[in-house]
Amino acid sequence: MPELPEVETIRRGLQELIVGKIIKTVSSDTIKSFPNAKNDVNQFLINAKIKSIRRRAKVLLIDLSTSYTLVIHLKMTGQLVFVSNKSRFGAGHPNDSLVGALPDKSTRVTFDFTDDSHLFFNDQRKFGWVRLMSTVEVPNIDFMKKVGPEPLEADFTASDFADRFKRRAKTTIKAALLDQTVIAGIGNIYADESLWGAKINPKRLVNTITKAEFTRLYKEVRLVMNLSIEKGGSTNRNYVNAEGKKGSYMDFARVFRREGLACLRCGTEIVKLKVAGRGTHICPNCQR
DNA sequence: CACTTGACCTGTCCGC
DNA sequence: TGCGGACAGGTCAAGT
Repeated sequence: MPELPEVETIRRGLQELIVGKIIKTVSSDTIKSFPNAKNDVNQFLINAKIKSIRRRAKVLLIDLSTSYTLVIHLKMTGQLVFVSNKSRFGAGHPNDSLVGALPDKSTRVTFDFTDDSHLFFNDQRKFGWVRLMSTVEVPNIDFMKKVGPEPLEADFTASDFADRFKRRAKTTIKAALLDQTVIAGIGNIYADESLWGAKINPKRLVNTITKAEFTRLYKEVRLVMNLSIEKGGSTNRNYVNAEGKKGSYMDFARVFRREGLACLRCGTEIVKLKVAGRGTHICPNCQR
């Protein structure tokens, strides 16, 4: 899915685009995408005003005036695209757009606002979901209790970072980076990007990583994800922001999807392998 | 408990 | 211009 920088980019877009709007109707094409979208939740949705948009890890939280919250996970191919009352397209159409007229065949849930604008939850692979729950219950769900700290928070230090990995001592560093209970928000792109930056081989076991290496990795995770937020995220395939526009981090990627190209540090050819069941890109010379 | 693997879906790309 | 197989931003429930 969209990883932390992509979800954060969507959050910022929605903050500008839908806060203050009032929901008129909600519809969904499949029960899988919105499991509790039954008539009995309509009373908490219809006529609700959008209060605020939050993010925790890769999850978006849309708080409503009814003291209920829409909890949304985009997984691999989810999109949340706003369409104004003046257009059938995402607000950013046509520049840098991956979406055509909406709704389309991958639209799973549609939110119509009283001013005749819309928010579309599109999801080609149907892994993502929308759930409605009481706002006060959100911190009590399993995911919220288990998820690790936000890596970009100002008070999150290098030693906090290193400490989190003690729970996964005997797995590979790549698997541990992808584990949301260790650190929140890192996915396949930024795991590869930060391991390259820190010059660590993704197959190394956690208990062989030195303090100095953890410090380098901490800095790289923050550098790479902050840069990506600045660039509007990574459009590897489907990702678009709340206006339907692509992100440009892939133009700045140093190793991800660069197999066959020269390492930007040493010129060695970047290779692609499989680690923790995921496609993984490394410089075999820099990352031993 | 800690760790790994397959399943969930649809679409695209690559080799025959 | 077909057809099978591998693969794709992520988690989970099962296995060991």
